[in-house]
Amino acid sequence: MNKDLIHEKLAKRVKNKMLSDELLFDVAEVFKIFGDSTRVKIIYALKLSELCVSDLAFITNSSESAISHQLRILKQAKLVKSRKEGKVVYYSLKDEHVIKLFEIGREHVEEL
Amino acid sequence: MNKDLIHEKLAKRVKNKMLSDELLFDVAEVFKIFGDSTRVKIIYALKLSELCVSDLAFITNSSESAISHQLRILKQAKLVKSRKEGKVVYYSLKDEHVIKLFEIGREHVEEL
DNA sequence: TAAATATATGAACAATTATTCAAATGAAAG
DNA sequence: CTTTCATTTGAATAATTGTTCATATATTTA
Repeated sequence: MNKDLIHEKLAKRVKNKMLSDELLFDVAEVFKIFGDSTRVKIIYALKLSELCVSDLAFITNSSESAISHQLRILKQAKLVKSRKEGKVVYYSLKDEHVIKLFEIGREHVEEL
Repeated sequence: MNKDLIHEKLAKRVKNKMLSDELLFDVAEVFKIFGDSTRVKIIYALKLSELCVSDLAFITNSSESAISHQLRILKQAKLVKSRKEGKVVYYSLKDEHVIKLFEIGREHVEEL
């Protein structure tokens, strides 16, 4: 426990330059979406092709229910979009940004 | 539940092109680190300056214990490094990659 | 050596979350 | 219209995780 600030001027200066709690919270929220391996698998598969729920279940070795739950999360986060064709729902990535985020994460891992 | 694969050829082709489970798991692990607002705050603060634990506690409005726990996680993930000077431990970002990851996440949030 | 200080650590607790299972939709086909 | 099929949904469960609190460690100072 500290009685006083150790580097008062520096710490206050940095505190003033901080981004808003709200923005930093939102940034964390986006990363949280990518922070699950099932979702990462889905994202990478959709990077390769538009796919339906049962395709994704097969590709990721998960149940269709699990995939459907995760797809809902990805859709709410605006990372994927879907279109319906009869009984089948096709999912794809919303935009290039999703791929960019994935690739930067991948680079980081591969460079260690 | 599906008896058979709906798009057998496509699904098998995509499955063959998938990255290894291990790599995708590791990618998720990195994003998981960024998926907490306290850690994101720490990372952004350290982007501005090298700081000690109590500075970070002040800047992020958290307890020193909480910050210390999070710094351990960040250090294990090789996202931050530290140096000791007397009683004080100074933390800083490990490399530019950490900043890049943060910035891409920030861009994504700000573009919505 | 004892007191003070900065940080670290471990256990406990609460909260969040991913999966499973069972059941419900919604659409096509028989 | 009944059955089949693809997907969705909700509740339950198990596992993970961030914070707190108390205590420990390490370093400096009195």
